[in-house]
Amino acid sequence: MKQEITIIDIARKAGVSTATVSRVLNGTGKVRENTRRKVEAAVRELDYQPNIVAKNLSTARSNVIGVLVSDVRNPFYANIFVECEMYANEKGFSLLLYNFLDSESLERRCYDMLLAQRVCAIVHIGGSVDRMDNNAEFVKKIEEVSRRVPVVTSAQVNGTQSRCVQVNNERCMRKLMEYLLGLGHKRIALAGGRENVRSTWEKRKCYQEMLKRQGIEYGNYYIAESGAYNEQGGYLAMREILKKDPLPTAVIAVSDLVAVGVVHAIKEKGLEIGKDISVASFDNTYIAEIMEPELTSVGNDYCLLGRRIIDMVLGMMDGKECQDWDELPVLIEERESCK
Amino acid sequence: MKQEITIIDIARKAGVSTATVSRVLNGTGKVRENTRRKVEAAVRELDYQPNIVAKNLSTARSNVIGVLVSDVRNPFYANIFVECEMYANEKGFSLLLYNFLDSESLERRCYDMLLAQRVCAIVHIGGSVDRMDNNAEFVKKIEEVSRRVPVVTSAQVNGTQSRCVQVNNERCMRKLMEYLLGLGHKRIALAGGRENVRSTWEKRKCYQEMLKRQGIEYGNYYIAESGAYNEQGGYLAMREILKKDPLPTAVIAVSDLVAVGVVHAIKEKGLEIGKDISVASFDNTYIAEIMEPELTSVGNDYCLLGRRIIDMVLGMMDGKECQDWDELPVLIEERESCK
DNA sequence: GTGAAAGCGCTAACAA
DNA sequence: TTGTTAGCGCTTTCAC
Repeated sequence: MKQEITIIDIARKAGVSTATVSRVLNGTGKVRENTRRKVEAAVRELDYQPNIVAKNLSTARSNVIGVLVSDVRNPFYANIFVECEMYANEKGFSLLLYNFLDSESLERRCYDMLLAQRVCAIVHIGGSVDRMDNNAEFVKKIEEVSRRVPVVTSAQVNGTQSRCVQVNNERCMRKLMEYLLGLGHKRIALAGGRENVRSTWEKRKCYQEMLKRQGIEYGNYYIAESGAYNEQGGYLAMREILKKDPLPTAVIAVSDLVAVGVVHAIKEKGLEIGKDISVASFDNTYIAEIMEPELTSVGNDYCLLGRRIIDMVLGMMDGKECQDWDELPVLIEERESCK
Repeated sequence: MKQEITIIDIARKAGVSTATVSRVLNGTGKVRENTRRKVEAAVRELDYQPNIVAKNLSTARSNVIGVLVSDVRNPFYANIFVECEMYANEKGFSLLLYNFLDSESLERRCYDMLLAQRVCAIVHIGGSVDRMDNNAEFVKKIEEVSRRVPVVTSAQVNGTQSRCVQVNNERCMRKLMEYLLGLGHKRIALAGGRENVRSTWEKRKCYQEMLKRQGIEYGNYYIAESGAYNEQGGYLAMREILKKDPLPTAVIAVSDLVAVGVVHAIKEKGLEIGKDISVASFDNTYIAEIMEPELTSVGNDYCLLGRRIIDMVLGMMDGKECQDWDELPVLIEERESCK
């Protein structure tokens, strides 16, 4: 390609030293107004683009944050990513995204790629961090990595330097249950997820506590797991629930995607959503809006979540003592699927 | 944080020079088997991670490809991104993702960020490149950028060094029309999109040609634009179409997301999808699968598309003369929404 | 086959 | 206020 314009060209053109150019460019140190103008003129004339790579090497910093999610095709992760990105860009950082697609080995390799890339921090959402039984190898990896660079996750990984910004599943579930109980529902089912996934486990725990407090006692009768967190999983889980007698009057799906399958199963049986059975779910992504009927869903303020994550990253980079965070507001969007 | 381990530490430990370590690490030049082993041992013992940033600076290359899309929350873009990512990672490259969210100014700023980041190439899907009336300023930007670094887009941008890997909208539309005509439909509507968007324009053109060739002559009677490429846009467009008399027996939506709104409008009117009116759409994302009824949709082999894009990028980086590409296979998934 | 040393573009002491 | 210079970690001639 073409010869790159460097700080040296600017210095020459402006008749100053490279140090001065650097000062002007970064606004560090004192520079006489006149000199500054000369430099700025040269920058404009030569259409100079600073080389961030060289800058990063020189300062032993980086302005690239690595982001690890299981799959951006899932709107939940896409929401988080986009919000993080907008805020990070605003702060002068860029995001290097990796999808590990449910592969634990890929997940670990991603860490190596990010380290080699010398990212200034790592954000890791979902996957292994959300597993109850954090496997030892994974924790060891995070432990090592988090000593070298700030790591922010979506759930606590004990015994490491990482910090988390957590979606409060318990409060989400409470909100959902209060809503459904308030509507008069007595038999509420819980569909989807796996118990070894922390978020699912938390939802389930809260669900059971809420029922107990209401004096409702059918234990796990209306709980159905699903292997996968997708439509198929929701469909199969709901089929199990539809075998129960009496049928529940409402069902909570652990995510919007799972709810899609739940809805299919219900309609297939000839029952009407919102009339025979109410359906509510987690995440409040656009999936909930495009379903028919539209789904009541409880989710996060993704914009705020993104900001919290990036603020945490920035704080840790500055060496601040950061506390785990799980005080995000919970939003419930009441739609037609619940009566 | 902690002191980084560098190539110097390895050299010292192995009792060789840094040059030799570099040779071993990169497999360049000849190194005696014995020396190689010593170096490799040192690398392992010190758990050395090469600093790609330094390497890139030194070689004046980069292994980061910048990717610009309008919004990864749209499953169409997410599909492309993930496939590009997997293939690029395989080839030793990472992707820096930016969403410009329909903002032309942000789109241009993204280019500057990517250039500053010294990405080795830029992939730009949608947005301005897909506009018929490429505004001059934008073309100038691409023209400048494409002289410095390979740029691969989703549509031709004339007068620049950029190359494109194009989804062949015409063939997609033809496939869809052949399918619907084969089913016996005579009045086929086209919903959504804007005419100044190239992909939409191409779809429309092919649609009209196909009708003409069939001797069907109702001009643009059954075409309805939608401002936005989302559910709302589809809904409004379909409302227009539902005012026509006689009603069409089938309607093609310009994307799955638009189809969601189309379906809503039809159901709202009390008509049945696949019986009163058939619905088909473009993209074949998972949205088409989760709709009820499931949508017939024509789309790409995203895996192949991703590979083509990255292969093109790699080719251009090697200085090869690359030709624009639009020979991707077109896949139609026939589902319940068409009868 | 291996090492010494120059350099990639930038920053940051330290001097002047 | 400005310039000189020594790195940052790595690659790559050019000698040996």
